[in-house]
Amino acid sequence: MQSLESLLSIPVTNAIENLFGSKIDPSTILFSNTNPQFEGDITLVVFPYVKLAGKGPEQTGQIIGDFLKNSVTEIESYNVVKGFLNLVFTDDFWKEQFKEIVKDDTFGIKKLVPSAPLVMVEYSSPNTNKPLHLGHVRNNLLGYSVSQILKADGNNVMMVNLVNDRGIHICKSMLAWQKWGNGETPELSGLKGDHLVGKYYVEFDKHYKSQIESLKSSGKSAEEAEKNAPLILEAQEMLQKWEAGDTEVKELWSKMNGWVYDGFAKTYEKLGVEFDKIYYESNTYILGKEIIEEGLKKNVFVKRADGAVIIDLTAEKLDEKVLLRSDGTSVYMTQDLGTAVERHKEFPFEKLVYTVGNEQDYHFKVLKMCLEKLGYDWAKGLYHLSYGMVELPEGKMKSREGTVVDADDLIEKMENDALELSEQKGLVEGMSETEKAALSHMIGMAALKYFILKVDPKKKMLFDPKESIDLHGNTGPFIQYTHARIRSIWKKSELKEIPQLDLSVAIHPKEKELIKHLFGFPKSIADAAKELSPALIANFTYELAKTFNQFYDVCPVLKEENGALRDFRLALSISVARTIKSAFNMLGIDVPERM
RNA sequence: GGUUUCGUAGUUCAAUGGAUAGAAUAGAAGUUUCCUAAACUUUUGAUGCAGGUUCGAUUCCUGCCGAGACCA
Repeated sequence: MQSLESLLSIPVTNAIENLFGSKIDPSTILFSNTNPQFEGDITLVVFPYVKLAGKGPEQTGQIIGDFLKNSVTEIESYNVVKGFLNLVFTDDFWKEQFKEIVKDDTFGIKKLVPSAPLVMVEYSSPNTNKPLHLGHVRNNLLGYSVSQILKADGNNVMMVNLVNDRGIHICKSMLAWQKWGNGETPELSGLKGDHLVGKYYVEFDKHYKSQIESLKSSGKSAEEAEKNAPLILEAQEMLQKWEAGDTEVKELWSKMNGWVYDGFAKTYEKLGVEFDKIYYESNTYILGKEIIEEGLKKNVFVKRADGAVIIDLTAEKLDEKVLLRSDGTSVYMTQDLGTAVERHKEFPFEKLVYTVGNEQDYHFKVLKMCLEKLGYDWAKGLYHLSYGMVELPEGKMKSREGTVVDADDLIEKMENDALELSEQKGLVEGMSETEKAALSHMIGMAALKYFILKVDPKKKMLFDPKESIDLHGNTGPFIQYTHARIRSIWKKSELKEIPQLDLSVAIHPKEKELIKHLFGFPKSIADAAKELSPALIANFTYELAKTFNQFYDVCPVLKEENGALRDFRLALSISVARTIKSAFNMLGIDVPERM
């Protein structure tokens, strides 16, 4: 099956050549979707050919339309509005397309071939000093979804997580636990491991702040106080011990990180995300120094007078960027350079997608540029999936003000709200407790995931908890509901398999519209893969569900008396359900059989 | 201060340089003897300001106003 664009590109090229005597590059042909207020399945924008034709836009459109109607049998008619040539395809053409769609039970999804390009997607990448929050949720959902989309588009995808398990932040938690923990463990307190470690991070901060205050009241400046508070000095000492391989510190570190990983695993499971490989910064943070040497040798990097190694990007309208401190210690860029090179050696990827917030736009621009200048041509395959911050109705999340939305709390709340609403509707009667729990998890997560993924990743978004559990309109549960209704029809039909299609039935405009939507699925996937945007899949699915509901309102399915038409509509409905399911699968959202 | 991103109905989101700027929600009014009304139908309402490029600008360019991020 091919798109309308590719089906028309040769005929249009021929038309221009035959009618106006000039050869054009088929890739320059401009198609757009037909405005719904006019008749047509696709529209050719003819403005570019007006000069070649030496006629007005309207007339140019007429001439090309005439030529196309005569040379392409699938075209039924055309009409011209201003410079827009609207082309109408025959119902037979659409019915044939639909037949192909029905036959293919993995419609839209490309098969994974051995030669498929390797794409590595890094996402999640949490710090191990506190539990995940709403910002991480967006990251995880985006990373996972983009991976599924790239997979559906025929890539061999590898999902990776780079855990930031070392550094001053975890030492703070460790120190606080040592001092005030009284041997508390997740088992003893019943607290989830990541929350327990987070609790001591907060504890550290509390004591640290009071030390700063008392130093300030004894006459020290704010900066001095922050630098010289005994607690921070102790934490730094702990970090040095860690780097020196001190056994006791390393043991505590392993123990507490272990608690955190257990906690994260539960959250990941609830969110439905997973990884093919997990990297730990404790193993990778040393990497990169040899890349610095290499850069110096190639004169790509330079040593500044103070001894720091920098790259001068003023010619690229960026700054000088420090790559290695004057004391020879690493900065983030050092290890990111090393990690990228190391990864490409181990897994020669074609693309590497970093799912990281847009506050690091500059960092990734520089990272890519450094690698390119060093002569690694695979660096052109580095993409920063840069997403905007999640804000709350009352503003940004601030840990100091306690407005951080915890991921586990949020998930639980979504599940509870979903259960409550389902019970109100009386739609869970006769279900076992396990079934109810599974269904409310499915619905709650659909609400949350769809709410987040429908927004263009690049843009910042507002998360309103009240609106997120909404079941009406452009929401995940609305689409799930559409799926459940179709499955219910199917169950009542008591058929075992999709009936044979009789293509001689006359179809309703809404049926044609539905077929056209289904037909657009592969293109939506390709667009979403190219843009790294789950929002495009969300949009597609919403439009599909909405169109189905409109169809269902005006076209009887099981009650249709004409058997051939009934079968056709059943096949159409079941194809919609199947497509909703596979589109939602790409968003990491499950769909129920009933709700 | 330098760099950068963003300003679209009351609100939350759409719109590869294309046609009369779409949805959802909130507001108003309807649809159920009928396959799940978490549905469907009708209706009110928006491109920050000022220029420029173009046959055509929410989109590209310049300036201003406003918000965020990054770099010190």
